[in-house]
Amino acid sequence: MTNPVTLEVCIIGSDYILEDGKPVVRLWGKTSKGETVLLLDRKFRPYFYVEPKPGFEIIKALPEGQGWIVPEKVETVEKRLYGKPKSVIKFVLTSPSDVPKFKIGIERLESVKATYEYNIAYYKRYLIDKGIIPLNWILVSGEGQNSLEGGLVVELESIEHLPQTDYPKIRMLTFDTEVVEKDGERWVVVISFNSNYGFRRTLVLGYVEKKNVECFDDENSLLHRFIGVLKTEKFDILCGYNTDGFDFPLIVERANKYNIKLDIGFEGKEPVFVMKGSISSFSITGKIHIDLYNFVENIVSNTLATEVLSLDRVSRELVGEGKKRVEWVELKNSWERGEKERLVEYCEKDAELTLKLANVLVPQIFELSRVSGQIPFDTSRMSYSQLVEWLFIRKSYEVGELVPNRPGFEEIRVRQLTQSYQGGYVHTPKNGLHHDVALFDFRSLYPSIIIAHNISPETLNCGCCSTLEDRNVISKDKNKVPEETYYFCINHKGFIPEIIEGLLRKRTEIQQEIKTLENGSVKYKDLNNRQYAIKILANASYGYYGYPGSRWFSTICAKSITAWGRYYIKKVIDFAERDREVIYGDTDSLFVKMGSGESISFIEEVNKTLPEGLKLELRGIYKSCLFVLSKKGTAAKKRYALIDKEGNIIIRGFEKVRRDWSKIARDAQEKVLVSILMDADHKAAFEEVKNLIEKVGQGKIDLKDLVIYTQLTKPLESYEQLTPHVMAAKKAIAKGVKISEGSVIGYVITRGTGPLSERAEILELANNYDPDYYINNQIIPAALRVLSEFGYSEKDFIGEKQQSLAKFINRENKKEKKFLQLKYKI
DNA sequence: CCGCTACGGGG
DNA sequence: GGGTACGTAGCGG
Repeated sequence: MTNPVTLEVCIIGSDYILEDGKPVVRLWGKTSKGETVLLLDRKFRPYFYVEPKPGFEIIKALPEGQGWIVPEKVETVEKRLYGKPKSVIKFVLTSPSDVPKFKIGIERLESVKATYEYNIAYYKRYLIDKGIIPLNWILVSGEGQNSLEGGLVVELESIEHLPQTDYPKIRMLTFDTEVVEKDGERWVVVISFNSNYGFRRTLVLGYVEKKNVECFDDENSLLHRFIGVLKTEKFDILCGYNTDGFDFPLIVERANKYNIKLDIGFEGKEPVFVMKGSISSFSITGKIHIDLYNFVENIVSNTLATEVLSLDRVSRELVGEGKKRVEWVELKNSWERGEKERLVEYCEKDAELTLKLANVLVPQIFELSRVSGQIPFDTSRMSYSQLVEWLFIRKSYEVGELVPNRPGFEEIRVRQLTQSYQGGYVHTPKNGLHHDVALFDFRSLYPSIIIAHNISPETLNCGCCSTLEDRNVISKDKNKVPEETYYFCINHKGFIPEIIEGLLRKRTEIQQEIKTLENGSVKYKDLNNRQYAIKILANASYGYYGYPGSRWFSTICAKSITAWGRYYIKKVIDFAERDREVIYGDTDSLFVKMGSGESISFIEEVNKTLPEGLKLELRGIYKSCLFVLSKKGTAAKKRYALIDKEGNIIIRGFEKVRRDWSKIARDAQEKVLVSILMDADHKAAFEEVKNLIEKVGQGKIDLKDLVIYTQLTKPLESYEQLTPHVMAAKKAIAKGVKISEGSVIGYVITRGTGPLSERAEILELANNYDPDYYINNQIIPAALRVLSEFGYSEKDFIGEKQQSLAKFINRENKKEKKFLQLKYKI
């Protein structure tokens, strides 16, 4: 039974299926009441363009009888490429998979010069051509009917775009998985769910009495229940942290072991891993699976103070709350002792934190979906360059431009090898510690330059301005790139400046509206996310010119932008240096020694000297800041730490703290930074490290603070290099410990005279540690990353005697290597 | 100094 | 629609 229906729908997802060889576009949407709707469109067909060689007639179809494809329609259309008119032939085909086949076939014809837009995914093509923007509202009419799964299914007849910008009610489910290694296998032992609609549940392998906890005797039934929850819960979005990379691959592996069907998609469809760039993404039909880690890594990390992108650190920064500080070894031990509550609690906390993080990040993903025009599943996994690319592709369709092709592998290589141009200007930092420093930066420097100087591939050295040159040299000079001979058109606005200008204009409008709203209200947050999404895309478009994989690649555009950028920042630095000390400057920002009182008038004076659209802004006033020069000396690396008047510390550019450093070394480095910034005294920091070294020397350190974690990435036998973690694993196995492929080995370097690998023991088998190794190879290098700035070196930490001893041992180690090679290889 | 191997997130 | 991630560092040889 079908009925004519008309309803308002917000689109949140899209895909297609084949029915009798013909594609059916599916749009997954929500109504304003929060109901789920599935819209079907059977009328849309895939297509691509062919440009014939001049004077050649293109055949209308490929020869039959060779298994080739007959198009549904062939027509000549007038498009433009980089602004220049171009006649192309549009081939409309039946199935999306016909496009690549037909393209390869027709490219073999002598009459074909080029092909275009052959690799735009069918469902994306549909959204672009219909002007449908995810998370925006449309008024749809068609024939509706209720599906077996409860939602309304509508055969689309017409679409109208609606202006409202609010969100529908989205039911968000988050989960987290805990795994324990036993008998060389990884077992799923706890799974916890949380949601924004009241559902909370934790599944445990074993018995735990607690609210919302369900207990299972075996992993098989736990996994069955996990699938049951995903099938019965009516959620729209499923969120996790590193679920593409960890939870789902693991759950699939375990489900396969028990032959459990993961029929959690629409109509029982099993999920698949699809490649999105370099990300293998877990895709569930009819649902949006978002892995927040992908989004954090690709997009959010840029603006975070933390260098470590763990759920703990990221949520500390974004939601003001982190995990309970606990060592994994302890959790594992209590689990094995049968005290299951601790791991359950830990897992529940993770699912809860993931939800809190999702509440902050999913609206940002939604807004980026609106700007890029891509569905949230894809948007959440895109890099900056991909977001920009889709924005440009959408705009191309709107203005009748052909989308330039992706470069091939060879072309990318050539671009990588040949492209080299000067980047932003770096004003060499005055290293060391400084007090009372103001940080200024340009508001959207590169986007503003693109607009102000009309930088676009088709406006470069345009014909219209070169004829103008003869009559009006000054006009041309006005838009000549500093220190270059290029210039950009001043008569016609370029394709890309046009897009960026639209973005910045929209952003300014939103910011005006935000000013009228109450700080922290729902509307305020939404608009703030919107202006932020716009800013992200505007800022990323410069990089897209210089990205070797870009469809709109232009080294000249990229280097013209940086040339103007250097010109303006130098101008500001010169201005500041007339009567002040500039401590550091990089691309679009500068640190100047001054108090908060002076900063306002400084900005006013500077901005008077800048052209329209370019503005310097005050970012903050800092009590102290620490600059560290890189070892390489001349190249001033962007490594610094700041502390503001409230005592908040921002650390930038120091190496990511990795698990292949022991906890004691990681802690030492952080302590040094904090100590210097807080007390403004490097001596205190130095003494602290010295005390720590003494403690290590006395053997007073708990072994678990000394563990270094390294993963086995292949079968043990196939390692040619006998690295410490490989050796530790081999020895452990020889003693009967089960270690599976892919597991992370936590080892300690124990006392002795042989090489490291000889003395590495897994934590469980280690009963002492080598103080010299931890002092010389862990704590000192970590601390010196900072302290070398203040003139400290290795000598300051250890006496001459110990140094020579260390050197002696090192020599001895080298002698023993050959012996060891023989011993273990054969 | 080069080449191999690993890091990231998750547990 | 699909390709190779990527940029950096420690340590062995």
